[in-house]
Amino acid sequence: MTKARKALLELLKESKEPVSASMLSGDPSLPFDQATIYRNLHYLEEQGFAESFILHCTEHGTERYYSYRSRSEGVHHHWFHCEKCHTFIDLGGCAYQEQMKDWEKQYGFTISDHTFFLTGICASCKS
Amino acid sequence: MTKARKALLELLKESKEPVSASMLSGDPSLPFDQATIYRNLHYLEEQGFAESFILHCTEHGTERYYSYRSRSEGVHHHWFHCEKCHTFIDLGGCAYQEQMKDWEKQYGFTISDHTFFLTGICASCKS
DNA sequence: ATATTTTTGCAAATGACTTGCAAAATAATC
DNA sequence: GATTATTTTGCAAGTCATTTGCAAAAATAT
Repeated sequence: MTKARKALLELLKESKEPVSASMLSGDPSLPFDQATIYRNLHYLEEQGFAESFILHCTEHGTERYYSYRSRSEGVHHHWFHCEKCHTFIDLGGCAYQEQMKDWEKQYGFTISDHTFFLTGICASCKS
Repeated sequence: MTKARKALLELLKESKEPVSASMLSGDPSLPFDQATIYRNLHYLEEQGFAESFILHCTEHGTERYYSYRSRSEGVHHHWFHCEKCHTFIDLGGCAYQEQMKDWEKQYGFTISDHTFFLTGICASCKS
């Protein structure tokens, strides 16, 4: 583990919400080149320490968001994203494992990954 | 409706799978500039004639995929994407409407959109 | 038919992400 | 612990999907 990787992983662990490379790149605790950030996000995901999804929001454009993945807890989380305040709300662990097994049987394919998230306006932005 | 829009909508209607701007741009029945393709895909989606999602696949990179949306049938479809042959398999209409209403109640947010798709290897690519 | 508004093509710009390469940091070996 | 071999980093330039300004062309309104 290099300094950059440790720092990145630490930050992902602490973060309550998925974060994008541009957010990480601007963080003072990560004084690394953007190439290093990108390369190590790939590395961490590849090693199973992180997971990601691509989300487009009007204000911030299209970016990949990363979050920490505990290697013991097998199930990842799904998120709601507020298009107004750009906050992510944790919807809890994925509850579609059964459904996906069913689909695999029904269609004969093998699922390697799935993407699911919601977008809209959060409670506080509505008022 | 301009020629470009008619042609685009026609192609989306006929297509059995979601298509990306680059695929459309290469189609001989759409002799239009890429800017026109992009602008009209936005237009069609805005008007409710099409819907889209962003998907990343190793071979083709990150692209937005569009499909026709019948304005009467309220429910959109979800897809499985084969990373080997780049085929999309229709999983049928979205069955998460209930679940989302529940989440809206539980968290107080208002969902304006949701993204769901699977990736993996299809049956024929496995053999 | 003519004036007004919208759309198109072209070319250049944007922005997230990637890559080549030499220097710096880690890890492996003696 | 010093030395060599391997991996990672910073920098700068490159990719690639998508967007945008602008003048000409097409569609719509009068």
